[in-house]
Amino acid sequence: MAITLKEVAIRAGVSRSAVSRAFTDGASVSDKMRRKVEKAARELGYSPNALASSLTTGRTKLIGLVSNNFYNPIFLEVFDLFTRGLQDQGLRPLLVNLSDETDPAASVRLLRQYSVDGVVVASSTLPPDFASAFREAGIPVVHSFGRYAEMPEIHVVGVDNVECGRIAARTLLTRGYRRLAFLGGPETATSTQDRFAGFSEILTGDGNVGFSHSFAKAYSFDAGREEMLRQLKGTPAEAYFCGDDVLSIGALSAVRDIGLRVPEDIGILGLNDMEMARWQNINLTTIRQPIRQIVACSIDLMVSMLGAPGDSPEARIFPCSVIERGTLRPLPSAGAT
Amino acid sequence: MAITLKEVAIRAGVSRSAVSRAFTDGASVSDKMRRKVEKAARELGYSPNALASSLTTGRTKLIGLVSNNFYNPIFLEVFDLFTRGLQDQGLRPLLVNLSDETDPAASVRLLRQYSVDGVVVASSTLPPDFASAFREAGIPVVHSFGRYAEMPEIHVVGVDNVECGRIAARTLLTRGYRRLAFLGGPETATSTQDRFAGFSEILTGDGNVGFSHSFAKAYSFDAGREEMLRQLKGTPAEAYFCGDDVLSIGALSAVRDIGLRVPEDIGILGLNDMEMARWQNINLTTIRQPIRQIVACSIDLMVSMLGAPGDSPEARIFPCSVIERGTLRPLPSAGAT
DNA sequence: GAACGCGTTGCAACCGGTTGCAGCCGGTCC
DNA sequence: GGACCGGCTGCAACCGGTTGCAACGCGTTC
Repeated sequence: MAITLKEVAIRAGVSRSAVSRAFTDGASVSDKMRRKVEKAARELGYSPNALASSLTTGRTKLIGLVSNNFYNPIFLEVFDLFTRGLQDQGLRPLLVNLSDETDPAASVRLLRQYSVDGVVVASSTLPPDFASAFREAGIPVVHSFGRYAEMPEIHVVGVDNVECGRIAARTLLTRGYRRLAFLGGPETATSTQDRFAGFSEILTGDGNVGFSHSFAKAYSFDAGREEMLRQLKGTPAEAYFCGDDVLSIGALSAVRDIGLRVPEDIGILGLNDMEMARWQNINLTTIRQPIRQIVACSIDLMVSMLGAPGDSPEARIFPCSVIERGTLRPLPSAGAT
Repeated sequence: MAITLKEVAIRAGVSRSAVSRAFTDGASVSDKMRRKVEKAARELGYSPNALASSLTTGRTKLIGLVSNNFYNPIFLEVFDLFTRGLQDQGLRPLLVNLSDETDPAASVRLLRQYSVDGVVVASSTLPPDFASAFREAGIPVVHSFGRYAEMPEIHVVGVDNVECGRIAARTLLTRGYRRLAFLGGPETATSTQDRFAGFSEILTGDGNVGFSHSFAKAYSFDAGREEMLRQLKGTPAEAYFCGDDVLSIGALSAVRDIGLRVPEDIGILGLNDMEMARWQNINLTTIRQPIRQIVACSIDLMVSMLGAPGDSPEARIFPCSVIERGTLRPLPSAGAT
């Protein structure tokens, strides 16, 4: 069906090597030869078979893009940024959806069969050893949105979730809230654990504040709403730090449904700053993760690993910032006590 | 780095063909041989190179998944469904983001270089000839969310957008709205054109109703909001059929901002029934596209094309239904005139 | 005991490219 | 005129598998 190098060679009246070289830049070919080959190739509609060439060169330009976050709207942006960023580098994302697969070995096997040049694990909920499995298999790997560590085993790009927890706690305190709560995502996710650790670090030992915590079943609207409804049946806290925006929005809807006002009766602080957070009907105060930078940096690291493998793994951590909207009381004015 | 078939053959003390056959089911191999090979393979950690085998077999199990809708939240679900569905069939999605690329030829070339077995174009805004370009290149193709046609050139799966427009018009009429408007997405998208065609088909010639139309710049919150604000400066209609939920939500926020009530002052009808539509803070009445079925059917068609290429293209169209929520007046009770 | 048939195995060519090496060619220098 | 040089080009081997074909071993049949 498709035209091969051999047919181009015949048409141009040259050897197969000549054609091959005409299509690799930097190769030793005269201009005349290159023009001759290109003409024949154009006439036949030839384009080289990337997979065949990968056999000898050892590079496929295929990058495994592995994720299990297909329910979090923020990941639509993540996928957009990754696919475009990789394409700009001449790399092709082979998407792997891990939603119903938890065995790293299976993914490693799959991606090795396709000889991917590298793997990006884009997930805040997969355990760190998932990504490590690729490194052990000798595949360059970057874990985006992964857990921060001083001396990571693999490249990690993301935010320091412990610090996010601290920021959340401080933010709520400076607004004058005193009975606080952490409403996290699934307890098994490292991101949840870390955010909670930072949150409690700040609040523990402060006699003036009390805090509680609970975990929603998933990072979803329904899970957030359900957990908040449960809270409201008891004695709710004055303010909640939710593990994610979509949880926050679920919580928000529960609070309003029951006739309480946000932020007057209950404050809510999200995390991620996904697009919907700024929709006026939602208007969520939240902690922003710099997604663009995280993705761009992940791609940079991947590209540099492809060029020079074996550099020691590092953690690139980006700062988060509070985006002020309508679900927390304003800061008390400067003059007040 | 990776173990090859040859090494396994040496270790097992058999020929390379024997190893190859041990890994293809249906091949003529004795049980004894198969066990011997499998043992050696296990000890070495061998897994066959899918790309190398594709050279001779002509199948890569790679499917190009082409889209340009990386801003519409509904596509997160679409990607989830596609990636899982394809994986379940043993196929691997190679994701192509077309957001800043409009030349079909470039995509065709790219996907041919990677010898994909087939291509799924998942987009409601790409022109039909985009998908046709793949067929012309001899690549099996399915256009999901594409334009309905009696005799399509390629497989099309989706909804009949003209009929959606009719449903929208009838829905608004039965609620008693008389001055109607169509607030579409980009005018160049076939989905926009078709929905508008159906909408006006019903309303044209009815002396009791008037209708106007306008187009937002994109399928986005901001675009919907902006266009609705423009409308509100003039004399707004009583009810708007918006080209998409995310547009509707933008429009909704504009209406509320200006102090008008929905649905009392202005009614809004969306299209898609994306997840956020049912969030209580939004609660959008909308026309639902059966996404799951569309994706499942697309995959079915693809799989059957891979098995038996050359069957004539068909359009598989699924019905849409109105999801009743809070942004349209209720149906007048049966007894009323 | 020879002929036959069948299931299994290995040989070797091939898939579509890449690349080390040797040879060719034209030009330059002595 | 001969030696030398450097840029191009082609040959042939190779990347990691697959597969048509022929050969082999072994049990069955006459």
